[in-house]
Amino acid sequence: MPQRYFLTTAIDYVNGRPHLGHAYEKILADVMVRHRRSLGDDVFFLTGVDEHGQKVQQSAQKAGLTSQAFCDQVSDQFRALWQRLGLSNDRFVRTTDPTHKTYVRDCLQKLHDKGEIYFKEHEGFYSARAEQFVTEKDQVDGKWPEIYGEVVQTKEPNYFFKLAAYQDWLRQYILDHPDFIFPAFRRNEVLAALENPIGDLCISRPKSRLEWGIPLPFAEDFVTYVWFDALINYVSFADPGLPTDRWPADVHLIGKDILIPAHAVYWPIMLKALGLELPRQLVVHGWWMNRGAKMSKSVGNVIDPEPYVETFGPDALRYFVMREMSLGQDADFTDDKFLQRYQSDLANDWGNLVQRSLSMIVRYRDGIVPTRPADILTPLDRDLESEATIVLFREAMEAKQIHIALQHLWAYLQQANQYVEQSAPWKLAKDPVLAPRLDVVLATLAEVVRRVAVLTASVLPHTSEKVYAMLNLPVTPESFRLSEAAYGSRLEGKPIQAPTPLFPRIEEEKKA
RNA sequence: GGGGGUGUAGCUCAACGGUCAGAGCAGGCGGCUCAUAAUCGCUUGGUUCACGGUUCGAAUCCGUGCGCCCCCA
Repeated sequence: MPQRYFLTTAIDYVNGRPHLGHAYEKILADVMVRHRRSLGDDVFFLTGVDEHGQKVQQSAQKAGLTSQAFCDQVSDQFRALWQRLGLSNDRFVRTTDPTHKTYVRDCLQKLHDKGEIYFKEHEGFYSARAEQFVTEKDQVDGKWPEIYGEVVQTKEPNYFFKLAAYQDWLRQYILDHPDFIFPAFRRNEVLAALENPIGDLCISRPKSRLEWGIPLPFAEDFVTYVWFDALINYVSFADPGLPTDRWPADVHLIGKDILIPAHAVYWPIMLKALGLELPRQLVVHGWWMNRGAKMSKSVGNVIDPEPYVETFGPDALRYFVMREMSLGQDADFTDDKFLQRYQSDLANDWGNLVQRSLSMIVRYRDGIVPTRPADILTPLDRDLESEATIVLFREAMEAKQIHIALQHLWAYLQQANQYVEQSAPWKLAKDPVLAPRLDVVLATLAEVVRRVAVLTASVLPHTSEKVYAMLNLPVTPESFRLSEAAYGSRLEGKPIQAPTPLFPRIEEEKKA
């Protein structure tokens, strides 16, 4: 009975080009869902873009485009990069999609009918940059912090969602569900935030000020607050009442910047008020630093993933961000570290193992994988059949310790490279009497290469497909099931292709 | 200002209060020639931020100070 697994990512605001932080989150999501697929689970992977709101409207005006045309353009940039990175998302949601817009309006009407929404004259300060109302409490030294940009005093009536009424319920829910927010220190931050009273949420903007949004069904001269609209993307096609029912999500993958209040306060309360189940877990990741400094548009140190993908290939970027970041923590991105991982881990340890193993099969056995009689195996050969790596890998993946999972795989790679040295096939090849021993070593290596291709497929999908092509094995949805990583004999007696380097050395001048 | 975290080799990080504080990478030496100048073996490198305390025994527990990070204000 396959287990259902529904994972969503944050939907990116289409106000600028995708950067490393966007890419990391989507790669992480892809690795998590590919792993679950490899366990045979019934997976659904949702990602997409957030397209409404004032900033998009302004950017579109600046670019001389209609809001929709601007969204189309930027959304395509995101989608193109995701495709290049090999994301296996089952759906790409756009908040300008008619289905989504209709569903949001239905939700609003439902909440309005239930009395969860009220109308009130509101006088206060509004930040266009943050797209929210702010109060004097948000000031620092009597001034508005930079993050709010220009703040103007406004007086206008708006619609409010009764958030505060659910505060006690929410706190209790989080206390009762220790795994709801991962990692645990983020959960503590949410609980701390709930110590103070939360206000109701202003969910409308008058059309006179902002047109680019979803009109309220019960007040067409207002559009919906962008966060309220955006959060609903997770369920707008997956509602239990729809044929495409997938709700609830098992994982909402988000960055630390949008945990409080959006995902840990607004969203659970919205769901509760709508009578929907809460997602099983919020998984909160950290940020990538550029040489130790926070990436920011104004500083101009935002890392563009494109050149790395261009020079080193999508799998190199996927590997780096998975290997170098401990999920939940921040991590540092530098060219040196990237080069290091590419050269040492990918090219030398893994790429070269494939290259040397398959080359020897071609050279010494005309490209036919020899047979490997069980009765003449040594402990050295047997050690490489071990399931221990699979178990350790799987445990680490389950604990969301992807960097640890990769360390286990690389320990196995090291063992394989040691095996080559200890067996010295090039010496065996010189003496015809030793031919049976050479057969065993080459057959073992072929199978080890295949096993590693299966185990690394979640992180390095393109590479695993290339390895399978070299081994003349077909790639099907079942090829990289974790169960396929067990030692077997399917390659024996079969021809393989002459290898080409998986991760070619990069010339100095080409370094990104 | 309140709360939380953290400080271990050049870098990234491990180490239930219990052998001599470990690993990967980088550095050094040597071997090998199947392989992408790859790989394999050996190896240099630490006042575990500082001071004090608890203990037979502290990187680990407690206190103080310093540094850095995060959340809140």
